[in-house]
Amino acid sequence: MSDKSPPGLRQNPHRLRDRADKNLEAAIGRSVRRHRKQQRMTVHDLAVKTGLSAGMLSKIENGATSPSLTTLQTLSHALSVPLVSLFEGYAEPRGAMHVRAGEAAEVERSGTRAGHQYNLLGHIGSNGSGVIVEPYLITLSEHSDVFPAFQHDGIELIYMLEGTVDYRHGEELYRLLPGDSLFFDADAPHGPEALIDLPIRYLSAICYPQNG
DNA sequence: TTGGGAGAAATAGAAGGCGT
DNA sequence: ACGCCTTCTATTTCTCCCAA
Repeated sequence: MSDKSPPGLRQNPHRLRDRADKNLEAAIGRSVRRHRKQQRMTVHDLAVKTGLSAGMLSKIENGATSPSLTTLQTLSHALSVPLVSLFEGYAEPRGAMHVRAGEAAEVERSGTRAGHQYNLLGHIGSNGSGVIVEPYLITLSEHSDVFPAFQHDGIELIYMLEGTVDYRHGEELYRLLPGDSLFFDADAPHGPEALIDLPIRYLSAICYPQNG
């Protein structure tokens, strides 16, 4: 097989799929076999019911092949289970980050004011959704500047943990108490305007488009 | 954007292996 | 020996690349 393409620039249809790629097939196979056994059916019984060959069913149950959508639909009908139930047990790896109390990274965000302590609670790259989420624990001390001036792309959620603050969003002013939340378009000027009861701590999750 | 060629993968059916 | 399942081989279908 000739390969004139620079590596990584073109899709290679001849690429052999590695073991990890077979997770989905294996999960489908286990699911089919479990449902078949539950209904006291043999491979032959299921083959008759679906119109598939017993050999094909064997490969499907052993994760040795990727059945077509039509085949999966046929199987779900024959087993009297929802199509999606054949995908039970398959989970793609998802990013997760555990930050213990007191271990959050202290960061500086452009535009933050004196006395505003930002602790980044975790960060994972975009998971393909095209959305970035930044969770912060924010602490305001008596020395904090208090005029609202933040303005950035995306949407922000604030959840009050401690203290009381008058928080401005655009033309509106909201008094936030512990347990209150504020969900708003971050494109409007926003920020704490009056520190009523110190110390003030709140969680802030900022969501914005990856390419925004 | 579309159609054709090439190759990979899915599928069917037969043969073989294994346990009881 | 029989039932159940897997493996092997041939055929069909699907996907990708590339030229027009």
